[in-house]
Parts: sequence; structure tokens; C-alpha cells
Amino acid sequence: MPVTSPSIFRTTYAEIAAKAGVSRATVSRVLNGDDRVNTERAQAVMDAASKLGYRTNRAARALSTGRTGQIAVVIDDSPSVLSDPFWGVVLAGISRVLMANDIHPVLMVSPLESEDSPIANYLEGGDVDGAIFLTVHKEDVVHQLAQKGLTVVVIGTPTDLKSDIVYVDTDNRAGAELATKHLLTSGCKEVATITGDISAVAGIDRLEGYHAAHLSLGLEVNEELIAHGDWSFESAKTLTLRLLARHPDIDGIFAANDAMALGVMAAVYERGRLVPDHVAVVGFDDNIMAQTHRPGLTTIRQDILGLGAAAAESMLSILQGETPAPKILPTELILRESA
Amino acid sequence: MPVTSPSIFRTTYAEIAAKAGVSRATVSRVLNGDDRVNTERAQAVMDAASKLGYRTNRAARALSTGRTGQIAVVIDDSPSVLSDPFWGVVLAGISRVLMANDIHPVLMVSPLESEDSPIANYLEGGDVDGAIFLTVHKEDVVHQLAQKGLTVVVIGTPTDLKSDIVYVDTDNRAGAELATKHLLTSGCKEVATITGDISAVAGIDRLEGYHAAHLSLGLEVNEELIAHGDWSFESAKTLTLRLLARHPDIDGIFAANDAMALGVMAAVYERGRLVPDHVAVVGFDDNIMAQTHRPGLTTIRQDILGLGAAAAESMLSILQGETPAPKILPTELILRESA
DNA sequence: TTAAATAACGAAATCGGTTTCACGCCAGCT
DNA sequence: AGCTGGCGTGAAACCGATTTCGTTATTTAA
Repeated sequence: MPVTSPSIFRTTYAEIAAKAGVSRATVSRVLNGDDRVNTERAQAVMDAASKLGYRTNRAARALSTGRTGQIAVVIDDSPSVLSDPFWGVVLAGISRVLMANDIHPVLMVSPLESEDSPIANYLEGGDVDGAIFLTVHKEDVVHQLAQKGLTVVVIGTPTDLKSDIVYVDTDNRAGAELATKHLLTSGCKEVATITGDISAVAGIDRLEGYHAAHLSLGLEVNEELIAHGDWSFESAKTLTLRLLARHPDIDGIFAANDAMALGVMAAVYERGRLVPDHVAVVGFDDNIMAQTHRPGLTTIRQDILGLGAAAAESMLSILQGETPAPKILPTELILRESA
Repeated sequence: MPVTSPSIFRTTYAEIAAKAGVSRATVSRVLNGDDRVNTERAQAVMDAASKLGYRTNRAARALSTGRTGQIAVVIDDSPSVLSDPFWGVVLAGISRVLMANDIHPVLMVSPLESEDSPIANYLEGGDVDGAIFLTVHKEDVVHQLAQKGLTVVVIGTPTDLKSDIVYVDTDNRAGAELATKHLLTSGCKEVATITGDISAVAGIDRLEGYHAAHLSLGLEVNEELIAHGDWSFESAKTLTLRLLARHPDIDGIFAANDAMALGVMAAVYERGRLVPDHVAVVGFDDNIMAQTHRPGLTTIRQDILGLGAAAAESMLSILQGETPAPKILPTELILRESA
């Protein structure tokens, strides 16, 4: 056993019990807020506990109660998802809420391909009380895990809405509508869009918002102005070049996320045109890139921190035995120079 | 007790023991690779275990061994550190290595102000085998924790090098030297620098690199060309405006990180000058902003994923009873348009 | 005034692995 | 032949908190 002793000092119920002159059972009762204990004794226990610097041994508690006080946060790192600042902020939101409730997030960065990948296996192992999924991995795997009794919350709307999986999401549709309307009502005649991945619900919803904006303003959508990207800077850049070549009169573009909006702008400049003078651009997310880019990107801000917090709250709520409804968070138009 | 039963199925040693016709002790020995067990029996145990879908109960093991198989990853979220993609990637690196060793990272996003903040308290509680600190919080707090027996690894060089705390870092000095040399040897005559926070070692080291580059080329450093920023876009922008006003002949600027490099560029444009034509700019980090910005930012790439991985490896190494040396990771110059 | 109910509390079992200890057995030694 | 030394194994103790189950002591109801 090549192991050094982690010489961290711990006091146990036994010591507190001895010092306070009660049994371990009573110590447990007091420390867990059971009010049926004689006031003086309770006080004695509290005193002893704080004097001895007691800290509960979570492993022991977990073994005894079957609750670990830990929630897995699962991130699919296909290429390198965490390099997107978005997820970092979501993590912060989750962490904040969980920690406030004395629950610890266990980070698992790894693809969750199949039902018997190491992660799935671990999640079933009962070493966490639940799992929050940050990107919709194989949705069916998540389902299977839920089926097996794992408490699950996903961030992002599931494809299969009939499933009763609890989720939280940004109001992508309304946000996209807001963005598109802004372009349409601020002088643009020909507003194109670069969509995200259309196999993802977020991608679909943001496209629907684009449609909805036209509809509510009594305008027709020209299907030729819709180009299907994949959320990436590069895809947006190429698609925009193509769009502009075919439709030189385009004067506004809604990109389904900020990274693509930057790609759009890069393309616009490459064609020798200016943002927003010739082509106005609106993005979606409001991440740092949107703020530091020149010209500043007009975009839809989602409450990312709130998204994480909401997911954590839903998780806690389920763990309390409630059945929270899905939460859809509102968005906000942030005006900068690009539109 | 407002609690639902997490109905996850578990099999225990007892069941395996029964099925294989041995004692629990033997099951434990087999499953932990003790080779002193009769081969046939061992095989029987293995079969039974896999047939029953055994998964070890980490809480039970932790209680028994005193090792939890968990490492805290502590992030100071003063403003909102996680919105910097840098840390997300570090996290991924840590996670990858740890998971491969069946150790789980527990995320703690919270300021670690004092020795008795909730986090410090938790870390002392022994519910993790060690802690990796992502931004150097109050360095003395980390020391105190180490003193109390917590196994500690920090990312970033500590101010107090005499302390024997294990750390990993990027070679900031060499990277900065590389950046500055690139500017000096590609035609720039007046190369300024916007430093990072000089109270941080990374800030100091990158400034030293700037000096070293001049020195090794036999050039004098003009102290007036050094402006002290705080890593932020804004600080760099204001400082650059001031520098350019006072020294119009500046034709190259090394910014101590990418965010500031973008600030520098913003300022340069605002003065009506062009990058790299009039002023060449080099950053440090190579984050997404560097890649998506126009013009592309020439910068120093650090191996961020490797940084996290190295930290995790050092942690594992300490846990094995070894005493790893600090690791300093090399950097690389990435050429784009800005210089 | 007595029986039944209730309150306060401790002894002991429990959660599921790990580890010490002792026992039986066989090989190798004198 | 009689010992010593290992080896393989299981019984049982143990980690620390929780919880059931009784046992007293104190009320309340009859």
C-alpha cells in the first residue's frame, strides 16, 4: 500500500457524546435539529460540538442514509466543449446553488456515448443523488438512466417532450424573434439567418423565432435567405460569403449564436462591406466575444448563470420529492454597434 | 422526512460471497487484486460480481479506508472567473486525468477568503483526499490548509517559493520573451508592453520576459513603454490610448494576455491606426477570442489542457506518497495577422 | 388513584467495504 | 517423527453517523 496518511483531524460523535455526557444517538438528534431533546442537553451538545470543531463525515452519513449529498454534473466534451465560456458560467450557477444547500457538484467531463460507458456506469452506481446534464448527449442514454432510478435534470430542451424529464432552457424562440424583429424594424429589408445545428432543439427554436418575427410583422420569409450552420465561426463565415454572393441586397443577418455572428462579420468585411452600415448583424448568447469584438455585437443575452441556478434548483426540488415544471428563462436584447 | 427513495439497485459483497460460496473477506481480496487467493475461487468471485453487476459503494469504501477518491477543485469566482474560457479548459484537463484514475473532481466555486470560510472548513473536513487550487486565492489560506494536513496542488507559481507547496505553471517568462523577441526581430523599433497584475507572479514573469528579450538582443528597455494593466480588456484599452498619445512612435505592443491584446487593438483602431501595419500586437494565452478576432491575434499559446492534466498528475503523485517537483510547461508562438 | 399514553433518551443494529487475527493445513526442516 | 513456517481463508471488528426499538420517567385520561 503506497499511501501516506492524510493526517486530517476529525472529531466524532463519540467524543462529543462523552464531553456532553449524552449518548451518540442524542448527539445525532441535536445536530440534525430534532427538537425533542431537552434544551439544556441540546445546548451542551452544541457547545461540545463547536468546541471540538466537529465536522460531519459525509462518507459515514452517506453510508447510513443512502444519500450522498453529491450531484454529478455531466459535460460532453466531444471536441472541447469547456472552451466555450458558456458552460463555465452555467457551472458557476449550478455550483452556487448547490453549495448553498450543502450539496457538492461532482464534475464529469466525458462523452456519454452508450448505456454502459464508464460514466453511465458510475451514475448508476448510486454515488451521487442525481445528475445534471449540460449538453444533451445521447438523449436516450439519459432516458435509460432516468428509468433506472437516477434523478435527472437536463439543461436544454429535450427532443422528446413527451418524456417527463425535468429540464431548464432559455427561451430560444422568443429570443430569436426579438433579434429578428429588431433587424426588421430598424430599417433592414432583406434579413437572412444563419441557423445553428438544426438537429438540436435550440437550433430549431431559434429558426422558428426568425419565422415568427416575420409572421408577426406580416412579412414573408424568403427561404433562400436561410442557411444552415453548425454553431461554428467557420460555418457561418462560409455560408455568409455564399449568401452575399447570391443575394447582394441582404442588409441584415441574424446568427443563431455569437460565434457565428463573428463569422458573419468576418465574411461581410471580406466582401468589402461594413457592419452595420451595409449589413446589420445580431447574434445570440452575449458572451465575452460579443463584448470585446469591434464593432460591439448586438445580441440576445440569455441568463446563463440563471440557467445553471435553475437547473440546480430543479434538482433540489426533485430531491425533496416535488415534481418541478420545466423552466424557460427569458432573454434580453443587448444593443451594441453591429445592429 | 420529505424524501423520495432513490431506488437505484446495488449488489453487495454479501450477495457475491453467497453466490461464489466464499466469505466477504475473500470477495474484497479478489476485487482489490490480492493475488493470494486460489485461482478458481477468484474466478468464481469475478464471475459472480460481473453477473450481478456489482459496483462498489464509494461511501462505504471511504468510511473504511479513510480515502474518499475525491479531489476538490477550488475556483475563486471573485467576479466570475469561470467566464474566462481558460479555466474551463483547465478543468477539462484535470477531469480527464482524475477520471482515468477513478478519482472524482468536486467543484467548489467560491471565494476562499479566510481560514474559516465555509470552503476552507469543508476542505479540512476530510471529505476529499486533496485540493487543487485554480487561481491563487489568499496564498496564506492555502498554506494553512496544507499545514493542517490537506494535500494541496496549486496552478500558478506561488509568491513564496520557499514554501514546499507543489505547483504547476506555464513558463510565463519564456513565453513573454518569445513574444517580445518576435516583435523586436520583425521590424519593430519601439515595443511597449501592457503588463498584467504585477502583484501576481504570472504578471511579474511576463514582464521579466519582456525585459529578457531586450537584454538578449542587446537592447535597452525604455521604462516609459511599460504600462501596468490588470488583465482586463478595459485597462489595456485606456493604457494603450495613453501610451500612444505620449509615444506616437510605438510600433509594437506585447500585451500580457489576450483579453488585453484585444483592448490594445481596440485602442489602436480608435487612434485611427492599423494593426499590424502601424502597430503590431502580440498577446498571451491563445484563447478563442484570439482566434475569432479580426485581424487574428498573434499570441503565445500555453498548453492549458496540459496544465490541468499536470496538476492532476501531481496530485495523484503526492497521494502515492511521492513528492513531485513543480512542473513548468513550455509555450509556443502562434503566428496570425496582428504581428 | 390507577391505567394508558407520551416524552426523552440510550443500547444496539445497521449501512457496505476493509482489515486484523486466528485457525487449519501442508511443505520443508532437523 | 516432530517442528516450524507459510499459505489460504473466514469470523469478527471496525470506520462514523443514523435509526429502530425499548426502557424509564412523566403526563394525561378515566
